[in-house]
Amino acid sequence: METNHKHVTCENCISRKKSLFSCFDNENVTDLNHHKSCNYYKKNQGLFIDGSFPRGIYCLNDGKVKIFTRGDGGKEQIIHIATSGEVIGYRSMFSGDPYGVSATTLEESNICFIAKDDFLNMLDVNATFRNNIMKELSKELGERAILITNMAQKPVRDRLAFSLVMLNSIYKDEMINLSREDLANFVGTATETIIRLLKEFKDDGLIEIHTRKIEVIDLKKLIQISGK
Amino acid sequence: METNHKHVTCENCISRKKSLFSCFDNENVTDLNHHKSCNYYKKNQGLFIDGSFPRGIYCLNDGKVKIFTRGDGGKEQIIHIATSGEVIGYRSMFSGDPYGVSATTLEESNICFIAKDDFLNMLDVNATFRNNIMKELSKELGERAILITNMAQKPVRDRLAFSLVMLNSIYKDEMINLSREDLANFVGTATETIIRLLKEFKDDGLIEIHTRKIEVIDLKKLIQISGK
DNA sequence: CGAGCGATTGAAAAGACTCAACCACCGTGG
DNA sequence: CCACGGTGGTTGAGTCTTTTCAATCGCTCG
Repeated sequence: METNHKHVTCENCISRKKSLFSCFDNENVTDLNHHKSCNYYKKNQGLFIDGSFPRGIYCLNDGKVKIFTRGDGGKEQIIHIATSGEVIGYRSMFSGDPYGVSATTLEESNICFIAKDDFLNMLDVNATFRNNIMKELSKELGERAILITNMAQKPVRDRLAFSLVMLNSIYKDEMINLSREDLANFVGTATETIIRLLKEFKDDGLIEIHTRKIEVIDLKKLIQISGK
Repeated sequence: METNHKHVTCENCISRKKSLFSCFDNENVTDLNHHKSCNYYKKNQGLFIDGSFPRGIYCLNDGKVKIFTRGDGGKEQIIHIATSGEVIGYRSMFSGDPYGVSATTLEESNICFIAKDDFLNMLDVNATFRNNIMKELSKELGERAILITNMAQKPVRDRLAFSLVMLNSIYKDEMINLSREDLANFVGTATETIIRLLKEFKDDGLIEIHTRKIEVIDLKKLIQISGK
């Protein structure tokens, strides 16, 4: 939690090993390190917003970032919550289009930046890296298909359970720490509904609520409710 | 409509020019033609199903194909409807995973098949082709983000309008021709709800209903209802 | 001509949303 | 150190959309 300003080198970066850059050899990593800059972000700070043009990619070394679109009324829909080791914003790098989503930190974070040209260059040169990227793109496509189905077919209660299961693995050893509003925007419902359902889950002994933080007690049951 | 058994060569294939293969030069196309087989599919015939392992990709020369997952109750959720020129099932080619979706024809179709190895080979050799694929993957990722948001935030009525607008461009000069059930599975609702809302739209002069087929009358108004 | 599937209708019930009010915590400034 | 203001969290009530279930209709195919 005590993150704060930190300067990371790619050579020592723990997050790198579980990232898209895991396939880089020593030489690649040194090169990568020369091309990246390292930045500290406060909580609720924007990385980029929908409609702007991408200038590079972001490597989340430490922290959490929400990726979201906005529906008609301006209501956020959180599509994904990124955590350590994830690379953010690389999709828009290929299309030439502006970002279709926005990214904002959920907590203080250390995030490295790699300029577009440098990134595309690495892609040209490194076939394994390319394959990793394509694999990742298609994996996310699959995840989004499931999400679409969930949103379309599952009632809010089930979606909340599903989201809690997902968040539980995103927050690993920590407790889930999201505002009710963000949680609502992740599940795709109203915050009042979230609050009521959380209470139900608490009464059923599935979770414990510590003011803002949520502790998962009965993961198995939650998975069962979430349906798959 | 009078499709039926047809043998297409890639050289003469009209669909090719608007497909992912549009960047192929003459030599590439000849090569492509040698590696593809051409098949006729009846209506409601499966191309592949969720969970099976991909053996190659499908080029939709003529016809329509629904791509769908199944929710918990087994209810289909149509993620996408492919039409002439679209390449189907190439995502699972990269991940090494089994298909995450199923594909079934909505009408009689002519579909070519290219084996996995041949496809991956083309990818290795042809950088422009590769870029096209990556661009396409990220484009679809963006579309799915919008779809997720729609499903999560828009009421059924708006989603139906949105779907009709989309279907109108998929069916181009023809009228929209889907069973009520397929339409419901596309919109993400019950078929009864679809029927009631279609009647509303008809009464409001937005569409005309010819038994099973739907004719769009007031596209502008539908777009307005669909919200974006 | 009959069977059967897809389309349609009606009525009742459930799930969510909205709106409005209230509470609780937290940091600020006096 | 305490009052103040504000944001985020919580609660209640009423409403509306959507679902569900059951029944009927109507077209198409054998």
